[in-house]
Amino acid sequence: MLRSGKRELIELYKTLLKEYGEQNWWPADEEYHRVHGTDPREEVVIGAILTQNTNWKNVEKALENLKREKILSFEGIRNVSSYKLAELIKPAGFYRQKAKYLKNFVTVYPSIGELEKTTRDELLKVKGVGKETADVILLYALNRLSFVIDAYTKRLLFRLMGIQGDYETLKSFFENNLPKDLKVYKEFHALIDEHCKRLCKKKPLCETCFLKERCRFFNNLL
DNA sequence: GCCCAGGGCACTG
DNA sequence: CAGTGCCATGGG
Repeated sequence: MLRSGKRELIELYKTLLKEYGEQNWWPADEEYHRVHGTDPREEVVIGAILTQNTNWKNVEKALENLKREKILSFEGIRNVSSYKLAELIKPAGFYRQKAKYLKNFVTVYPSIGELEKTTRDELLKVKGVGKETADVILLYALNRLSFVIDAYTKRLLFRLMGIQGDYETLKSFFENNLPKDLKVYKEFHALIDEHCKRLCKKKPLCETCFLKERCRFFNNLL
């Protein structure tokens, strides 16, 4: 079990929120779904699979292609051929693999209604849905209190606080030390990613970082 | 040309 | 259970 870090974690959240503002993840095109009578939560799920190890900008191109074809929904994915789907999502990379994952997902879960009844364990059985994707779906599409861990989160937690661990360990660390608040879960994950994209990159920009005074990495404590 | 990005799976030791 | 190879595009 990791040491308690309630105050430290909350302070980090507040600092990031003040610095970067609300991120409002996960983005969905509400207008598109209003016009086409589809559910924006299905776009969240589709985006979650498309963004696996991929730049969000590339995912946006793929989502635009799906919108152009009016198939940005579970039903739309189900009714398009695997070949055409793969071509449409090509900008997101790993496109043949992701086309299979999407096709499989909408077979297991015909609609958001079916998905609402699922559990984390059930999601993890679906081929193409690992821990992070499952937690993204649970948190951002289904509004469940399930904290998302990704490569950025692992990197920031290690550099800043010297905390290491596998996925479930880090997930528990956040969930045990944060208030059970959907907004906090959603924003905190998004803010961590934003911070790592801007400053805490693989080659970190420590000199310009507003967290350096409290960072173990910067202070050579790792 | 190189490196990286909002991972996951299959296989190996 | 840790390590490795593979999947692939687009931007810096």
